[in-house]
Amino acid sequence: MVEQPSKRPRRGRTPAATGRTSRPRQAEVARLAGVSQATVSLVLSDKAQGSAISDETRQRVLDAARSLGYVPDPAAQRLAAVRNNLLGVYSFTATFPTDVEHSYYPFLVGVEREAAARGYDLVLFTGSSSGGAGAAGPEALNRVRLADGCLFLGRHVPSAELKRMVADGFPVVHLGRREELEGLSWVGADYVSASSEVVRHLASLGHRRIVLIREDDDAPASTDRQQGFLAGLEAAGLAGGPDAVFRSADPGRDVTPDRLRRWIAEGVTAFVAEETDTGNAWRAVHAAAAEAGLTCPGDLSLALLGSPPPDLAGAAEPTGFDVPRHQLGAAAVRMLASLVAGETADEPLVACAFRPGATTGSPPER
Amino acid sequence: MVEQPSKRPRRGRTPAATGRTSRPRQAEVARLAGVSQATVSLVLSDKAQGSAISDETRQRVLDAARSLGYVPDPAAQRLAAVRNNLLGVYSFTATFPTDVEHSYYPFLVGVEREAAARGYDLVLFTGSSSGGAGAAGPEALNRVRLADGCLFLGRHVPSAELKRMVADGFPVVHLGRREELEGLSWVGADYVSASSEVVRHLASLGHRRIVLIREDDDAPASTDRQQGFLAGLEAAGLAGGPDAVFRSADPGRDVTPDRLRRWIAEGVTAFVAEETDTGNAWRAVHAAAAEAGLTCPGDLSLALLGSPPPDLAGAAEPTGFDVPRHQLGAAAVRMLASLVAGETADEPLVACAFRPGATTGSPPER
DNA sequence: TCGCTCCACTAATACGTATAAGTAATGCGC
DNA sequence: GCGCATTACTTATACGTATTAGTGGAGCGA
Repeated sequence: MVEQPSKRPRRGRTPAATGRTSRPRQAEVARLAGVSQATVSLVLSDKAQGSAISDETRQRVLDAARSLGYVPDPAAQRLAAVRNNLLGVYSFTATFPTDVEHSYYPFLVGVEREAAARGYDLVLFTGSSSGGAGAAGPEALNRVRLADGCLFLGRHVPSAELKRMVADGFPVVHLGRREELEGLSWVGADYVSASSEVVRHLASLGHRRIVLIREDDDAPASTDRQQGFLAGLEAAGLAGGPDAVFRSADPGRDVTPDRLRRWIAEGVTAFVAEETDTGNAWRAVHAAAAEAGLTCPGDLSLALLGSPPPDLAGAAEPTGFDVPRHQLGAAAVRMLASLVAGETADEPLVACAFRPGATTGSPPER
Repeated sequence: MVEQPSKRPRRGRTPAATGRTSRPRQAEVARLAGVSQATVSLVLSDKAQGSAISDETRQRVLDAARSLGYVPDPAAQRLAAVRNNLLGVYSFTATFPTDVEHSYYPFLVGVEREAAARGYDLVLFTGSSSGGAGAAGPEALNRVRLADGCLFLGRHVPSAELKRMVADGFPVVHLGRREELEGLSWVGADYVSASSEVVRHLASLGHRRIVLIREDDDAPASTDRQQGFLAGLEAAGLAGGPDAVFRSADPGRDVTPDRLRRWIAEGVTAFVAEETDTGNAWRAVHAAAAEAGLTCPGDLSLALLGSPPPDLAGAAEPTGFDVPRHQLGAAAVRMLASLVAGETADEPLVACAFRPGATTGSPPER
């Protein structure tokens, strides 16, 4: 057989590109093994599906591939197969998570672990890059199509773009409840049940009047907690109503020791704070109680719908629940993998674990 | 013209894939605009290069593209053109930088800013994923080929793989000096000059005996500083030799107040600590001086070859230099962009800025 | 020995884009 | 009115892999 003319100095435009040896492709492996490129693909993709490849040939191909150091081109794989075993993770914070490190990182741990377990590699995209040529517009988001599917983190994910990807059939999973977007898959923590359970716990300790302290934010995570809180009150036969929820844009300013004493005078014996990025609600009740000279499990009970902010991590463990961030990340990957495989998504809610903690007890005798 | 049979329900293997509308490609845009696919590509890639496309046609194509919401497929772009305006960033720490957050993040800020300015988007790869199917081997690194080129961060970058990519002509830049690998491009801080300058400063203040405290690590960043330190001594006509460098695996244990007093008794008036991930060298001298009851600019001078660790950021500003991390990140991107464009790399060293600080002064009178 | 099924492959084609090469149509000098 | 650019495109092909649809035997029953 005559040596093929190897007609491919086409890329030889730029000086550097000229010399590109370029690594071997399947065609080279095939030549070395004396088979066709298709056979190489079949052997390497290891589709046991009616393989119909003799062991001897298979071995020859594998040896050839190894000796040439063949590695597949992920771009070509994606193009040809719509699959390259890469999962994208899109975070809308600039570059790497830093401020939000404490809230995002645990998710990513779960994401990575589960992805690895399922044989996927991760590719991370970031949402900034606004200013460049390829940036800003729809194109910025578009690069996630390099992967088989993509996970989205963060609150500021543009609906329009997501909708578009969903419509295109590109597998997408949002980490966090996101129901307003028809057809979008998501996984989230079951804040409703968990919050409700915290209230049940308080009620079982004998508390009759409980107040929820929350920030002025309408994120699903906040409204879910409030809903669960109110449901818990109702289930325990306690009074709900507007008085049961204290909403403030700046709890640190509004939840004063005075305000606390007033509540207590009104018969409130337990306070429940939501967890947010800032941890302000919890910090505020915590500080107000200390400042008012009230001891925690004795004079009043406190519960936290989530985990304390880092600066309060050293204090007594709050009664409440733990958001299973690792599991959430893992669940998101599982769901994404299902979508990529063409299966339908399953249960999106992950349960939070109740944390007894040390900040609740029976209400004081009056 | 008869409607093309649209022969592409090939992907319809998996249930989900069956319904993939898939977004429009250039072919669709072309049909709508009444031109060929090639024309669409020419218009959209906007190669002013002898474009030879009438304004009217151009506009028709652009309108068609917009109305269909066309966005290019990055995988296809890379495959066809070896360019997709994506730059990869490979970090060898698991998922997102966390421990190393303080040392890596500033680099990334510069990287991202410069990339955006040059019209590149970033794709981030992480080095873990060990355990999955597509992981571990050469293939894990291989996915960076989705991008036009890749930046590598971290000390544990496998040489073999890097060598391979360099040999293949894949544009690669290592962030940090890396000379042992022939042909590998890198950018790094000029620790040698900067360290030398710190010594010159001390010498000009009158110090005659200066000791460098360093950790037991042979990273280029460490050896560079030592080299600059020694060069600085020599330039100032001061004694170098083994006594001038104190090397310890655990400075916190070995640099005691006693040891410090001994040095001073021997005539040493200034100490220079290297900066490392841990900041241990600086923390050790700092603590030892305080414990020995020595006041800093008065009884002895201290200098730091870099920035203090976060926990000491509040103390008096150390004399020394600032590693221009943003600029390093930006320089790395510039170099990578050059390589991608087929140009040759330019100056890899970035100067560090001398920081006068408040921890050095004239040596005490004896 | 014909027809049939397996077996072990190969040929052909598709994925979506970029680009070199080619081709009408027009303009222009002479 | 001919050659020759130039303009404005189109055609054809390549990128590297996956996959479907063959294809040429071998084996086997009748």
